[in-house]
Amino acid sequence: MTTTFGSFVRKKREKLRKANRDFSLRQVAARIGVEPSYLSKIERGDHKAYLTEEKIRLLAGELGEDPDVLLALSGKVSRDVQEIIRRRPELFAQLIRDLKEMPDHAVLRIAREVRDGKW
Amino acid sequence: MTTTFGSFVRKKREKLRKANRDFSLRQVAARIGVEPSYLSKIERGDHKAYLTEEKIRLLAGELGEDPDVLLALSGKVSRDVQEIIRRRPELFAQLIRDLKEMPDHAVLRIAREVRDGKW
DNA sequence: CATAGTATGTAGTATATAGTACACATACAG
DNA sequence: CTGTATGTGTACTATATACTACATACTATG
Repeated sequence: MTTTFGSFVRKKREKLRKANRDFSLRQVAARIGVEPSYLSKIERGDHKAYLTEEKIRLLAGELGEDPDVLLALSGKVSRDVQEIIRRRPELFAQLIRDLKEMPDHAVLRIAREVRDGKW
Repeated sequence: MTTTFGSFVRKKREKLRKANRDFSLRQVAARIGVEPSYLSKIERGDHKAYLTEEKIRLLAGELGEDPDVLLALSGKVSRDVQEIIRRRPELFAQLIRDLKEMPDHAVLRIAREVRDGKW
């Protein structure tokens, strides 16, 4: 059940490959700009193999997955989100800690009301 | 006006030193567990000198500053906050982006209502 | 003025991060 | 059975991160 970055990518890529021959490891590696051997290592979960945020974003685009989810599986938080927190650290760090235990629907409700300009 | 991590730390440390001799660079360095030459580099803004999150937290304790603020000045976001985001990336990444332009008081209001159990 | 304390400059180190290069074995298609 | 595509193993590399060690120079005080 422990979905890792590698296993997640491999699963999704192999699924896409059934419908489209262009999703071989080699071709996907070429499109995101890494050597096939390196993507192979990553999909197999080699502990010394990581992708940069840029390549993870390209990979997410290829696989039709949410970049934030792939970044999270890779142990990262999007640069732009980090930047927002760093500009007002007391404010955001504390808010996020306060939201830690909130159920999804409560967090979603806040997000929706923020977007609706209720604040 | 561009407050850097180094200048911020130096300023605060020198202020504390006027009241208490124990805030020399050497002594503070010893208390947080780095060599004085290294803390010197950091205070002078050497681009190759960084502290780990742990040492930044110790330094914040010494200086009586908010660890999240020092981490932010050092270009970092607290591990525990990153962890919270990584557990529910779609939810939190999007919420934070939505809050990007919100004025402080609006974000504070949300935080307060969350703490008061209004959600 | 001696010396203790202070900051700094230079050089070197270990580990993590983010890869390339290329050989190899197998499968698959014409 | 020939050539091409596929995934993988091994070795190597460059840069960033996070420091230590030590020599040097200033400066403040008893």
